[in-house]
Amino acid sequence: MNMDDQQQQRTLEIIQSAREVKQAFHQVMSKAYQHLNVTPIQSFVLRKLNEKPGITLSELAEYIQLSKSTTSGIIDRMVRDQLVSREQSSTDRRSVTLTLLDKGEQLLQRVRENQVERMSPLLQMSDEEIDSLLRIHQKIVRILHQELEEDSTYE
Amino acid sequence: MNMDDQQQQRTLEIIQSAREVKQAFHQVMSKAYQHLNVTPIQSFVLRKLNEKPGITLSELAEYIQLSKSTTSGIIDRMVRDQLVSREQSSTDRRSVTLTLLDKGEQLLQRVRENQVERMSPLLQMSDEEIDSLLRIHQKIVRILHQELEEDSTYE
DNA sequence: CTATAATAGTTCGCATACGAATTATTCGCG
DNA sequence: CGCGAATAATTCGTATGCGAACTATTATAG
Repeated sequence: MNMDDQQQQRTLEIIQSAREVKQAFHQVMSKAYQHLNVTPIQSFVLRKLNEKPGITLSELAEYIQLSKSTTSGIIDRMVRDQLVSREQSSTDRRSVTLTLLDKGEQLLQRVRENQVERMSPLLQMSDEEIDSLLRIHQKIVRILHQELEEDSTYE
Repeated sequence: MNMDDQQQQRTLEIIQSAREVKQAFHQVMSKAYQHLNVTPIQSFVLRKLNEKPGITLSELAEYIQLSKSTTSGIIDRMVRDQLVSREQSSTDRRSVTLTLLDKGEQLLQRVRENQVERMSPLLQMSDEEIDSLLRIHQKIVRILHQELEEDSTYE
C-alpha cells in the first residue's frame, strides 16, 4: 500500500510516457488519413470488417475494445458515409450484422497504401526493440486488465 | 517507399499494441479517479499547475501536448468546478494565467494518494523493462514528431 | 408455458480531442 | 509612430469515448 517517492515517480513516468506515445500516434494518424476523409478508428474498423465480414456490433466492440455505445456511434457515421451496411441478423433479431460496402473496400485499399508511406519510419527501430516493445506492452495490458477485474470488488 | 507484407504487418502490430496500452490506461485511470469526480486529463493538469503555478494556457497546452482549443475546454470545466482560477495576465493582456485554488490542491492530494494504490501493480515490471520501455517510447515519439514536421512539406 | 433474466443495440448527457474562424492584443518593420 | 503580421484565447462544428437508461428480443427457471 505504501510506495516511496521514487517508485511513485517511476509510475508517473510510465503513465506520462504512454500518454506521449498515444498523442503522437493520434496526431500522425489523424493527419495521415485526413485527406482520405477517414479517421484513425474508422480505418481500424475497416480492417476488422474486412477480416470478419458479417460480424455483429457487440463482437466488433469487443474486438476493438470500445464500449457498445461508442461503437454504435462510429458505425452510425460509417453507414452515413456508405462505407458499411448494417442489417438485422436473421438468426437473432436483436443483433445487427456489419459488412463492408464497395466504397468501404475501396477506401480500405487507399488506407493501406497510405499507411505504408506514413508509418514506415517506425521501422527505423530494430527487430529487438520492436519485440521488446510488444512484449512489455502486453505485460502492461495484462497488469492493467487484472487491476480492472480486481476493482469490481471495491464498492 | 515500398515495404513488403511482413514489414507492413510489423507496423500494424506496433500501432495495435500502442492502441491496446492506451485503452487499458484509459479504462483503469477513468475508473480509478471517478469516485473523486475528476478525469485522467484533469488529474494531469492538476499536477502541472502545481509544478508551474501562474502558467499560461498556451504553455499548458504545449506542456500536455494538446491543442489550445482542447485545453481551453478542459480549463473551462475545472474553473466551473472551482479547482482553478483563470486570470488575465498583467504583462500581456492577451494571455491568461492559471493557478490552482484550494479545492484543486486538496483534490491533487487525494489524487496522489489514490494513484499510489491503483498504479502500484505496474511496478511488477523490472527496472530493466521500465527503462527499456521509456527509451523505446521516446524513440517512437521522436520518429513520429519528425514525421509530423516533414508532413508540412506535403500539400 | 410463462414470468423473469439476460443480452443486443440505441440514445442521452457529458468529457475529451481537433482545426478553422474570430476577437483582442502585441510585435515589428518601415 | 502606425499599420500589417503574429500571437493568445475562445467559439463552433464534428468525431471519439464512457456509463446509465431504455427498447426489443431471446434465454431460462420453475
